[in-house]
Amino acid sequence: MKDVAARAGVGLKTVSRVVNGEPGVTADTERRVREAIGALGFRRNDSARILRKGRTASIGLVLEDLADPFYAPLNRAVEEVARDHGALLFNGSSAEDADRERELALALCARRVDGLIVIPAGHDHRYLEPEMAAGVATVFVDRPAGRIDADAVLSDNFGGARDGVAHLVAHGHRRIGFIGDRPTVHTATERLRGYHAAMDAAGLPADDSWISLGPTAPERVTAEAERMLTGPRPVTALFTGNNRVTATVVRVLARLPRPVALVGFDDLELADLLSPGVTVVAQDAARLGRTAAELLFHRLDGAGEEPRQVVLPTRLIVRGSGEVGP
Amino acid sequence: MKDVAARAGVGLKTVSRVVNGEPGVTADTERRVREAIGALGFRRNDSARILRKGRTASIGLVLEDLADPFYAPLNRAVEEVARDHGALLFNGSSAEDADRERELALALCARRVDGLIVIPAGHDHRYLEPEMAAGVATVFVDRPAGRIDADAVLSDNFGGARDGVAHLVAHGHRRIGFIGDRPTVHTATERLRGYHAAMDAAGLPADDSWISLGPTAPERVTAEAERMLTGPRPVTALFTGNNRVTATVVRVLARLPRPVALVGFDDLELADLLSPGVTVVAQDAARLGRTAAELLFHRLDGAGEEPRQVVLPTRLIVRGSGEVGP
DNA sequence: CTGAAAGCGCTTACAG
DNA sequence: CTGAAAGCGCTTACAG
Repeated sequence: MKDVAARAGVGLKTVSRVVNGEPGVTADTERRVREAIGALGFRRNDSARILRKGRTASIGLVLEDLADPFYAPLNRAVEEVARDHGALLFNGSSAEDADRERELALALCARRVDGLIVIPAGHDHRYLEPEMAAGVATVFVDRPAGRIDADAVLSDNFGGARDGVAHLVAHGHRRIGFIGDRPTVHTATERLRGYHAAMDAAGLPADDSWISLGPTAPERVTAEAERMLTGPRPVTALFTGNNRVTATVVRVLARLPRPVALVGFDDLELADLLSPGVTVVAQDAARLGRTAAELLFHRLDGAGEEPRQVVLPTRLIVRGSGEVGP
Repeated sequence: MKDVAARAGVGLKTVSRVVNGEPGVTADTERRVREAIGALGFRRNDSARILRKGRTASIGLVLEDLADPFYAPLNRAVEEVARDHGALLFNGSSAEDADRERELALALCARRVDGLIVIPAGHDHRYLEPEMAAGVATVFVDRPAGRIDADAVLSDNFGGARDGVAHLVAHGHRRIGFIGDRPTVHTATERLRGYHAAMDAAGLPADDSWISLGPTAPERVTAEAERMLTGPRPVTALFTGNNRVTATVVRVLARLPRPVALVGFDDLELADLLSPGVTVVAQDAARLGRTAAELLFHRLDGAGEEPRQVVLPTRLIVRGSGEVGP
């Protein structure tokens, strides 16, 4: 910028005016500055600008896995809102590891992102308190923050699971299995709560052997599904706790001679084309992302109200697999 | 930092040493500095650090659509490599719009990202020449750069499509349709070239009415598939140019009384569970991302060789739909 | 082992 | 309409 000013024979401030389109520069001066910018290949350094201005016009998104198709629409929705507000988006995966989540979130704070959207992997977010106190707007999404009071945007995991299981009950099932993610994952336990609520409401017992929470690795899920489907009192229907579990269970059921009822949490691509089509409780991932990002920018605009918890509805999509009788 | 130094009764440089873990500080001094950092809630400002040091330890990824499941594993692979190199990742979608691509890429350059990975939407990347000359390492992925000489990592679109169509020919088909993305998309025309190569190699004519390039909106793809499958000389097999087209055509074929052969470019989740399973030419999206990111950091480490074009192989996955006879 | 001075490349607040 | 000075929060290069 100093070189541009020298070449154009003007002061630094005049170059700054031209670069930022500020008024108060004659056409002739502006032309000389632009010529110098072109000749010297000048490009404004936003790092310096940021240092002086305070706000970085960037936000960070920490999610579980950038490669998980469930989070892709959420990611895009956050980006669109950020773009509407002139902000750039950093993002990264926690890989479901609390230490990695913290490391990433703090690295983003050190870059002085204006705000942070976090899909938590850990259960203790007190490490973010100094950052939040220093003004980093923070919104949690998909799962609530642990041990701090903060904004959160969630799906109605309890209600969605309850409705899905009630749907199976309505189709005559009395022995229904539940296979979900590890019990440390908030959504897994909420959905299990929904399962119990539906069984209780129907006056049905929920045998311990019908419930399995754990890693979503295909080997474990396959073994558990096969176990529940055999033995003296096999289940006649399964409720699966997320998209990865559902995909694996669909594969197990495809190998069986008789159809077994299935309702899954989360929608899947092509689920309508299987026979039978897979009945699911769908979340609106894009809406989760959009809502969280809008709340974040609302805070950035100075809204100092109490932390808010927003719960978005789920939707039961009937396609056939959930309507198979016992 | 000034406040920390004052409170600890030391100089600025000593605070800097403690914060960065540099040697040459007595245990007692370090303790006093740490106490002051804690009491004042000091957090190092990386914007200032970056301004002084030159490198920002961040890279940018411009892709077509963060929500497209095809790009999700690519995104994650880039992130992992960046993380291994201690860099943070910015990303954003061009939404297949050349202006938006340029706007985003230049915004990232203004933030002084060390490098840029671009899935191009436009066909003229001369706008990046000043940035590249100024030292921003740039690698294109999935499609080559337009009108500039630059590193690129691509799938073997030509060879993959040729093999897929040859597979249909080997199963007895003589009238094969091709439905792909718009002719402005590099991968679409390369795959069409592969189609022609396979037809020519088999001595088969390729009727113009069997070929359709255009938007991948379901309405258009459905209409084109139905048109090719009816009339006096209907095709007996279809080759689809990408994941979105394949998903739509699978829906069309599911409604037909007789099975029609299909091979698609790009793999789909659950494709193995449809009946018949969908035979595809699969790309390794994660490997595309990993290779591009590794090439980028190789350049950042000072490799000044000529721009390089890397072509990764595709893989034919046989599942049933491509083995249906005419 | 420790620190004062200069500077990274901008913008702010002011004066003319 | 234009510009000189100060400063954002760090690190670099030196000196002691």
